[in-house]
Amino acid sequence: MRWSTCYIPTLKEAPADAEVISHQLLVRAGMIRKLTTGVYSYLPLGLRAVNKVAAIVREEMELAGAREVLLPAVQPADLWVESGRWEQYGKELLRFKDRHGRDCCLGPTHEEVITDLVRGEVRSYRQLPVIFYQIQTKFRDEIRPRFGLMRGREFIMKDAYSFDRDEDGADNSYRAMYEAYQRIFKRLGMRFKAVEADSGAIGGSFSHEFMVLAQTGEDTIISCSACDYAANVERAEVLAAERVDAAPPPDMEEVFTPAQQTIEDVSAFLNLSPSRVVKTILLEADGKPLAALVRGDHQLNEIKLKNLLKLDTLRLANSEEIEDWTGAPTGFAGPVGLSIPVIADNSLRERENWAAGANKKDTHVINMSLSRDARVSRYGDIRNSAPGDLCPRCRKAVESMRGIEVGHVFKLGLKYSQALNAAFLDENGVERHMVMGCYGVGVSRVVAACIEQNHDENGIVFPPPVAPFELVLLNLDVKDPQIRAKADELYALLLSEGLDVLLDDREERPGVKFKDADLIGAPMQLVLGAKGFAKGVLEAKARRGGHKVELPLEGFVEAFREWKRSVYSAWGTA
RNA sequence: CGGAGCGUAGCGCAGCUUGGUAGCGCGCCUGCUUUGGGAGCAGGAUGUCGCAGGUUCGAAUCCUGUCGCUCCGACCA
Repeated sequence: MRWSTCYIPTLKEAPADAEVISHQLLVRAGMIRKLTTGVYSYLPLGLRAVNKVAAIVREEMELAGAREVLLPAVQPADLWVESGRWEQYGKELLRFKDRHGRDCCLGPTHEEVITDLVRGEVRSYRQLPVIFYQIQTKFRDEIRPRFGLMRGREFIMKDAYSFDRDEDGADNSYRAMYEAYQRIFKRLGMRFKAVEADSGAIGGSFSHEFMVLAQTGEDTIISCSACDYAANVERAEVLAAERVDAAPPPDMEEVFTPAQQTIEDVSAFLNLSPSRVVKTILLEADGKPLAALVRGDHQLNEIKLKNLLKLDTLRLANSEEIEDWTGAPTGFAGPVGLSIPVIADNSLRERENWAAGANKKDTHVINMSLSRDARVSRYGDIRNSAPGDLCPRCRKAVESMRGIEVGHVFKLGLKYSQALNAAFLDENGVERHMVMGCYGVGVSRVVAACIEQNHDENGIVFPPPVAPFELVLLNLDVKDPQIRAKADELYALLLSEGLDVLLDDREERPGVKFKDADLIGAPMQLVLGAKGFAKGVLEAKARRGGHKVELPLEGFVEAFREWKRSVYSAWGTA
């Protein structure tokens, strides 16, 4: 492609609304433009990157035995009513009516549609297993879209669905997809980690998320420093606490703690470590009040709590409810004398002597024993794992890191096949429900995550497999007919080498071309100018690392191939 | 959903407090010069100041409403 004919509107400045680096660079490199909140248009360069990712995803899906389909974006409500999700799914599901007044929605995911399709087609165990996938635009009306392509409302997703005769078959499909995902992200040249994820209310037996490691990630990963255990913090199991101090405290005392509402305030005021203070969190669980206790230095994990108590809904109480249930304004809640159910984290068993709110304005209690002075209905693992906790597998310390979720594999089991009655006849003529799995890759998010991971002060540093163009050939002297002829010749040569080449044939000053080439992040740059031409060389620069070498124009192809090999092998993506 | 902020040229912004000819930088167009890391000079084009009302002789500026966008929070007990 010639730059002059490929629309690449690069920008010197980032738009004011771009917060994260990937968003800024995507806009500056002329890859995307915003239409409205969380909705972006892909310009030629952006689409090329998306298509690069999609191509690799397609290859690996086909290798894993999945077959491509394309399902409708607009879906009838009936199907969602049938699965129960018309009620269950929140505001993220964009609903509307057609001209006849029929309820419709824009597909945020396609379990209903694919299950409907398959139940109409598959009748016999002989037709199973089957895996379908599609690459398609999804719409989720997120509460707060942000970070450009990282959390858009409209985004491009590869979603796959497997249908099996039985659990074993479903496990095989799951494994095949898990392995395909490992290959996909490896081939894309990303630093990633597959982590155990919450399978929650859906009740599947297991689920893994594929996380691209990046500081800007919205997810926290707990990962063992010694073994290969890794899990989303939502799920990461915390081993039950050991008792460090079993001595019963002296009598409980009230302490006047005016305006000391946060754990930090209180622990500083009482001169106690936050780990000696009980944090009491009031929630509404399935419409009823509930108090959850964790150590002051820990964080409540609402997903674990929800799973532990098998709750459908869980939300934090508002200040009126807190006052109503505890008899004190916010900041002074505690377990003593509460008449609502109290769930405590396992760590609160480690000692007997605690400080806590007294359920009385400006008052806390010290020397509080949960067994003596309060009533705890149940203990359990309801807190977030934190660095220093012991690995549930090998008991070495875990560490925490941030990740961007780019893939999720999920064993669904019978949830949708039962709800929508997707059944087949087995070899004994017995009707059985198909065992399902679903598998997603956020294709557009992968591009953003890739940039988060690969950039420098000059712009994007694309790994070769994702780069819209693998190589930019910069002609610095387009007005010189000799050099232009040479550039054209090299361009044709590089194309015949099977490369995606962008020839910068614009009438721009060299500085502009260098800046733009860096910005759009092509892994390889070849620079042809009058100086080098006179010497019979052109300059080759690897975008990553910036290392420059001169390649001879005489015998160029061989020298180039060798250089290219070195650039690619540095990426580990030959 | 709660809180905060912003809508002025394609992009980034000033002007608004104290009402009186709509500005700056980048980009864009023309010409000359320049040409290996976002050129210089000269000339030029581009705005319903988000929209709708209101106040006023007069509104980008003040008031009301509305729409859009962004950020923060929703882990606080």
